[in-house]
Amino acid sequence: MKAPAFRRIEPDARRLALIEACARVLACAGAAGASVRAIAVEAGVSPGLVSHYFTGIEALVAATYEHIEGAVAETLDHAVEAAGVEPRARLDAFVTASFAPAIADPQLLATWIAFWSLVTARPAIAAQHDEQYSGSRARLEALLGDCGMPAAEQRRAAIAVTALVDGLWLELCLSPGCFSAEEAGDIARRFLDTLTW
Amino acid sequence: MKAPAFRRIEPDARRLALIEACARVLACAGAAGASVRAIAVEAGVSPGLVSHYFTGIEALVAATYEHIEGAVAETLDHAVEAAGVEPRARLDAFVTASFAPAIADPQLLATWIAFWSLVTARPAIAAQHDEQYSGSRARLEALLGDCGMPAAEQRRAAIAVTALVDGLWLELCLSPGCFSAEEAGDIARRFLDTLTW
DNA sequence: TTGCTTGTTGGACGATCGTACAACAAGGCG
DNA sequence: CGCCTTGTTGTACGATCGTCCAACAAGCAA
Repeated sequence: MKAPAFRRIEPDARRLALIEACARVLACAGAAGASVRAIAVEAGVSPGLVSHYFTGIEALVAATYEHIEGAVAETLDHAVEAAGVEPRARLDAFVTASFAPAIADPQLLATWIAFWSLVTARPAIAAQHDEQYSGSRARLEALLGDCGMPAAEQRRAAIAVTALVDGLWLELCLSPGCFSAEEAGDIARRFLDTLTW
Repeated sequence: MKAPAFRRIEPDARRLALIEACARVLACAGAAGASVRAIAVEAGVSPGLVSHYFTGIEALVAATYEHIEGAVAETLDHAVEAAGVEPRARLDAFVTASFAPAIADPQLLATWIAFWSLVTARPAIAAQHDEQYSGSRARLEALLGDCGMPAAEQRRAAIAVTALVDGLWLELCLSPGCFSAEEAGDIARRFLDTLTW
């Protein structure tokens, strides 16, 4: 009588486990250390399984980015919902939550960097980025529209707010000591004040 | 009578040649393709030379980032000088030049990504980033001060403008089809209008 | 011209990479 | 219980990685 050498689990669950393991490796070891073997060890499976579920490591990184991006979007949505029904409060909650510790996290940045490094060379990855960036802006446009911003101005405003928030988020991750998350939130919310509509 | 197998050149010149070769490889092959051998081929030297001039490939990437960042800063400075003496015109020139084709270039982004991927794991690289980011903000603070902005507000405003410009620059490189350089410039200059002082 | 300094070469080395594949066994089904 | 499907293993493979170092030769000095 011995313990089973491995457990068979549902393909979708295994896929998710590999994605989460990839995210952890990216967070701890960075893009350079995210090898098939390291991810397999982190997931507690053999290296061959990665090839079995993904075309290659690039596909796994892309899937990981998609998953993490979705989780971030969900976290932001929850923050917006928790802010109540007042449109401007919901918008403020969106930018404030963007700098919360769980999101403005240097370890999270590693996943973005690994993904960005593939955008230029891989058309399929570039298309995925376009789509996710577009979806992110669409959610922001909806929040702006709820605040009464005319539809004609929403696109440009969403681009601006996204850029400001992303820029602050990036520097907050890269140089955490330069300014605080509260300061980043203040800057972003103050920018929202200037978007008169 | 035969041609020399190689030429000896001044150490500083060779160092620069390796840095420029590294930049070209990063631009064309991305962070993943920037190997010692690829860079040596691009520079027309043997692989051993890279180790002779740099501690390792990370040090070469860091030196390349420093060099390119300096060149970008110089380009922006020239644009500011060319704008004349009127402070606000100089500030406008700064942000406008930030989205010029030579700077908002996906190939240039590859150098930034390669460098960013080292920031979290390497304290020395993180320190270098802090320093260069700080210098970049200082130049912007000077431009803002020339426009009459009180010193007490300059720091936060420089952080905001830098974040907005960097965020627009990043998305312009990653998704060139989403919005144009002109639009990015418009957004950034409009933001400068809102910084009342 | 000759000798010396040293920038440069180029291959060896071990480690690690991504991929592929034949063998194995877990677990449901008959 | 025993078979069968297939998720999973583990290794072998060739390529490529970064690093190292002894030998070479370019070019200045004498």
